[in-house]
Amino acid sequence: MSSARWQKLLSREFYDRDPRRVCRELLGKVLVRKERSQVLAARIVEVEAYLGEDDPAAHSFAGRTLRNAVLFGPPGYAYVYFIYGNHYCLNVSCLPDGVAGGILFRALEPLAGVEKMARSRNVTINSARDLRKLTSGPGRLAEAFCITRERDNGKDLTSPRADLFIADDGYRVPHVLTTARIGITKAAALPLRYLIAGNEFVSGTKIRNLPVAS
DNA sequence: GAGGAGATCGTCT
DNA sequence: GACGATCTCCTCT
Repeated sequence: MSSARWQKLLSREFYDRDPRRVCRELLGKVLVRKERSQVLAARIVEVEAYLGEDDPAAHSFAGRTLRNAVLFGPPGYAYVYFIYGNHYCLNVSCLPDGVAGGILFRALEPLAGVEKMARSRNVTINSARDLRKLTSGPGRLAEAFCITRERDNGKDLTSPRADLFIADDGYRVPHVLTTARIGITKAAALPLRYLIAGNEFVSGTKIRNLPVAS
């Protein structure tokens, strides 16, 4: 598959807004990793909004530290953190420089470079279920895209020179669903998780994917 | 298929 | 020293 269709990058202004708004519009866009001759691409099907210093569940809630500095910086930059001793998670910063806010990537639908993703994840693809395991979950998608803090934290996702970026291929999302965020204990009831309704690559169980009142 | 527990280590207090 | 925006394996139903 040609990578020409993923050349239209999202601008810095796209991210310079409320994370809830950016979340809705980020669904359906394409995360792209370019390596020498290889292109990895996957559609964004599930994200979560973290609102900054007013959101108890956000890393930025306790204020700026060395670790979360990217969240307080300009919009459109990758914030990558390591968690549970095993996993990296990818976020993108939102809102203007000096105001904290970000979006966690929770699940993707693979479009190109599936074999490479499977090698990175150390899995073999024998069924649709195996394919789903590639990128459905924050830790899984980071591993599939070889995303690490050392390599990608602080990277400008709006730069044409970046090897990691987000593109718009014109895909229109049929229906967006909103649910509570996953894996957190503080402010857990807020409907800040956004997903493409009915998409097979969304993470979590059926119960988790039921909409909540907003 | 659902639920529970362990692994494992960076970050913050 | 405690905790965590997770994943996988194992057991039970």
